[in-house]
Amino acid sequence: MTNSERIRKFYQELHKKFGPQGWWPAETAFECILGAVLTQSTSWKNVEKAIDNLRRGNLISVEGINSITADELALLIRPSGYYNQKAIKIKNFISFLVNEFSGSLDSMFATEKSHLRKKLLSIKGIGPETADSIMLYAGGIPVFVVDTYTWRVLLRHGLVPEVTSYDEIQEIFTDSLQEDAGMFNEYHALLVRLAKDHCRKNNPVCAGCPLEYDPHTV
DNA sequence: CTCCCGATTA
DNA sequence: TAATCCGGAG
Repeated sequence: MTNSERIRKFYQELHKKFGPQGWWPAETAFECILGAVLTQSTSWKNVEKAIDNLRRGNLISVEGINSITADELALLIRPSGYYNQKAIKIKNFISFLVNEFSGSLDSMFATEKSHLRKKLLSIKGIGPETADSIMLYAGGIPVFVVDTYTWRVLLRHGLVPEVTSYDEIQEIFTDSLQEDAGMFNEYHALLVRLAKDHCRKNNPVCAGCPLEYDPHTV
């Protein structure tokens, strides 16, 4: 079986085992973007607390974020950790959105894919994973999102060396799969699910792993 | 104590 | 490449 075939088989097995994950858990595209920043190196549970605070204040909008200072924002998103930095990051994104697209997400997402990615990456605080998450989960643009979990799973299956760049890992998926936003959405979410349930950092639970070696199918 | 859907700076 | 940001859950 080629590596591309394995990438495709992984998806089948994950979907068979876990079913649809239904990401992203956000009410609006704007909230999704805030969540993408807030969840950087942070558990989603803590991000929810931060988002709840923003919801309570009716602050999940360009006008909402603009109505408070970075320090006030930091206080509200405190449960998500790295709150001072993340407050700046969110402010940076808002400035970008207002300056480049008059505050319109529709205009932003209408931008050509690779061009939009470069523009998002130019924002201080938006790296490759956050940029791709924003495009896929807030904009529905077919971009495969890579994260630490993705790398760990591929590493443990011997599909990549320990030192592999974000873009290289992303290529492995885009070169093996059809360009389908709905499937990219599910695949990434399923990898996160897999990493939480089985492919954990320190104490992996290989028993029952949907991607475990199966002598009947190899 | 470690880890969590990272990114930047030195 | 390493240090830094950082609260919350297990």
